[in-house]
Amino acid sequence: MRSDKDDLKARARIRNAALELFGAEGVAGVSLRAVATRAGVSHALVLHHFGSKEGLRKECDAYVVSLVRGGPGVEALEDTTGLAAMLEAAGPVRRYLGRAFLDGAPEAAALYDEIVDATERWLEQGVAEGWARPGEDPRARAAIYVTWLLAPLAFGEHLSRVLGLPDPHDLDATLRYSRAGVEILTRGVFADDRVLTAWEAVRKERRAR
Amino acid sequence: MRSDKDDLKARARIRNAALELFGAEGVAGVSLRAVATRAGVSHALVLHHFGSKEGLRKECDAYVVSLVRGGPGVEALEDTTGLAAMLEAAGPVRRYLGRAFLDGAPEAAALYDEIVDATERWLEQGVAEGWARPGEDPRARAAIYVTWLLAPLAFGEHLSRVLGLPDPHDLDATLRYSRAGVEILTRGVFADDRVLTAWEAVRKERRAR
DNA sequence: GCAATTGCTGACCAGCTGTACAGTACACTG
DNA sequence: CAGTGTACTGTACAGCTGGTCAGCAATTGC
Repeated sequence: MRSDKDDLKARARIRNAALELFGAEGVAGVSLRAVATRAGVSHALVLHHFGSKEGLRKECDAYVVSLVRGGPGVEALEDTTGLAAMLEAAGPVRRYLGRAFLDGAPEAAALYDEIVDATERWLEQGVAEGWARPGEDPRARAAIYVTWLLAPLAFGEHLSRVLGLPDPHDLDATLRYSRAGVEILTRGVFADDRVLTAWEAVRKERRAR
Repeated sequence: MRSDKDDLKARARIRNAALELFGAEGVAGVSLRAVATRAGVSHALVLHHFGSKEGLRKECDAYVVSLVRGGPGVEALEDTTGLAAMLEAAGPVRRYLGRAFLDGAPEAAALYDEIVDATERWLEQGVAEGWARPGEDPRARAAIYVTWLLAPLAFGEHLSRVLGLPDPHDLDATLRYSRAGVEILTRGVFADDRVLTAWEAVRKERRAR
């Protein structure tokens, strides 16, 4: 080894560099050489450790997913705090996660399913205990709930720009918009049923056809 | 020209092919040759019409943005129906839009800002007219509202998979989860203020530090 | 000691990339 | 008719891509 500990093992450095670059530019837009340069190693070493670019991508997927899963423990997915912790995850990981969902990485898909399942159970329990309102379609509601909580992963940049906040991955930014989100989830936005009624009308019209 | 109208002018065919492929694989992951092949032309023609790959991308951006803007007219952005129409836009365009937001295309950013502005005014009006509840932070609420409505663009694939629906871009899929969304926006999810209170506690704790 | 393993590199390769360009076919205009 | 412009093609090219490989240096195991 070079120095006493060399900051981080090269393998981890490569993985982190890949995480940042893949998150920022997309997997296809980043060359192995770019990853290697950022990690301060030769591009051959990347192949040596991960076998192929696809191998590197899979490792990144697995790592990010394990971060989310392993962070506060499995049962943490059962409450809001766990999901909130996930949203507070470090910047590059957020970007990467958002992209992984969009690119349809199988690991990400499995994670999404898992979160929806947990959320559905959690909301069901909430209905039983009285702190959550009953919904017409619990499965769809859980899916929407999860999608909405995940949305800042994909749109965080725009969210913070619109709010005039400097750093999209800043905790303050997250706090400000999550407040608005929690407010909606608690009180709703619409004061009466007119939009719901309008939606029913659309459904009815569509069924008639 | 070849036949009477040749289906579509080559230029439009190329743009459509690019839209599909870019949306599916990302701009960096698609070669000009792939676009040309799908459009049934030589790759040199792509350059002839668009000058460069970047030129093609910009044309795609502009086209999609104009679709969204021009569809139901400017004032349509003022109501939910307009946004709903946007979500019903054709499949490839949806994928492309989602990716454009994630990639931070300037055209997409401007569109996002525009929608948030319109939504903020619209909600303000709603509060005045009594059909929308007042919110603590109207700007943040408008931003979150827009982000949530846009979220299915990025997560539509997962949404429909989780709901067991075959086609992510199917109108039926959209209808099912939008119903759940409207329900949340009308009645909320949480029956009491405990999550809101928990959020306040987090803010207080953070301010203390 | 010495052999095996591991981390790591530079040189090399075939293939694909975006782009340039000369040239063809065809429609106009004069 | 020549002349001009436009849609379109095939070929060519420099540069970068992911991946291979032989080999160096340090560590490990015996």
